[in-house]
Amino acid sequence: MSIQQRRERDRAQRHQLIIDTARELAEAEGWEAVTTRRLAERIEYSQPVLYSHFAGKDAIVAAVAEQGFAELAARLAAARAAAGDPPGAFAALAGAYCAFAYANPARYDAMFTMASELPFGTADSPAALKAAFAELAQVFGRVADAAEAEAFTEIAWASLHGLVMLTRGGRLRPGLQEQRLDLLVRRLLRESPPAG
Amino acid sequence: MSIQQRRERDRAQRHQLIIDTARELAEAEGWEAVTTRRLAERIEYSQPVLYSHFAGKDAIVAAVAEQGFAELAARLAAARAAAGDPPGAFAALAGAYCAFAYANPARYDAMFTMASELPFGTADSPAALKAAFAELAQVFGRVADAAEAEAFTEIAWASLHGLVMLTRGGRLRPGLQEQRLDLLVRRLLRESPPAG
DNA sequence: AGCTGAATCCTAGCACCGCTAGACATCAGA
DNA sequence: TCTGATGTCTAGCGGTGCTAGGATTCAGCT
Repeated sequence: MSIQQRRERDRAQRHQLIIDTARELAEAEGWEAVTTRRLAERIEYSQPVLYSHFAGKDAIVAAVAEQGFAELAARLAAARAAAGDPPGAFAALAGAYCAFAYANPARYDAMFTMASELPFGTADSPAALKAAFAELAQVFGRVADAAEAEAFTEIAWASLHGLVMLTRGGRLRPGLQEQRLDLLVRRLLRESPPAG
Repeated sequence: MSIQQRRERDRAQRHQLIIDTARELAEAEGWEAVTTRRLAERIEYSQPVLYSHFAGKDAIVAAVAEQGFAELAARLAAARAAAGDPPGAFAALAGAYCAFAYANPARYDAMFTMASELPFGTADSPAALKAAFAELAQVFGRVADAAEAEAFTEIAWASLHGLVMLTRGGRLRPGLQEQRLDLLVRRLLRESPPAG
């Protein structure tokens, strides 16, 4: 019995090791460097071991994405806890969202660009996805009319996502991220520009 | 001399044929179906012919992207010509932008997701890129203060891009694209919700 | 018309990819 | 100590982007 438990524990550890190694390799050298051969070499096992844990490479990317959503949810929750009134919380979450995306580009790509078949908004969505979206909705819905709360959450999220993607793609003028984020937040909140 | 001209003309035609075939194949079966072998088969030449026209597959994708920007610029110009006052033109361009993205997803992916090394905002950017961005800036800059015109153009563009990407990725509730786009436009224009 | 040099094209193959069948080694339990 | 099951690895499949080198075609000259 204890032997069985030890085996399952070791297996779970190796499972997580694969996910962590894939994420680290992607973050260091980009996802194109994450091949099953290099990944197997890094974890010091052969390729078939990967397939005893995951159905394929896509499943490994999906696992990285799912844990990325969990991490994002945690960052958003922390930002919410530290924020004040609804507009301030909205700005804080927007900043935390962008900070996460810029700090973990490979993870963010796994979440949004690569894992396109992760079920979203359905009953069988991973809990981490629901948690991250719930964090956004909880704060974003508070700065919109109730009838528009869901739609506003979606467009605010989409705007942040687009800002992240175009910025990272070198499509926007460099060095002005903060100004753009500030302007976007003010427009979404329908605030007038600050005096002066 | 005339023979030389005919050869150059044939070569230019084949160059364009490669780009069109790649785009059509991607639009029909996705970019993962666009392999150099299938592409060569479609144009009825062998693979090395592709490399006599382009440095590699990435260059073919970049060519599709560049012509996509030219097409987008044309659509935006048409929308601008048909629009009225600045706010109306802003809404019209936003609609035209999304319509283009939804109608040509593979081309849009080539422009924004795959061709990440297309030079943007620099002197050696392809003319089509400058033209498309200029179309956006011309209309978007008119609904913002002069000091904010460039930043506003960027965040509006980014918001549209994010809306397109999340919608296409199945991340947002289906069937409500128009409501979301309308809400986004109103927020960016700092308009109040319509009465009733 | 027939030859020649150059331009063009294709065949075959490289290293790499994701993935897997089947041989091999290891280890818990009788 | 033996045995069966579990776990792992070696080797290989079909596919990818890309390219070297031989074969072919063709324009221009005698």
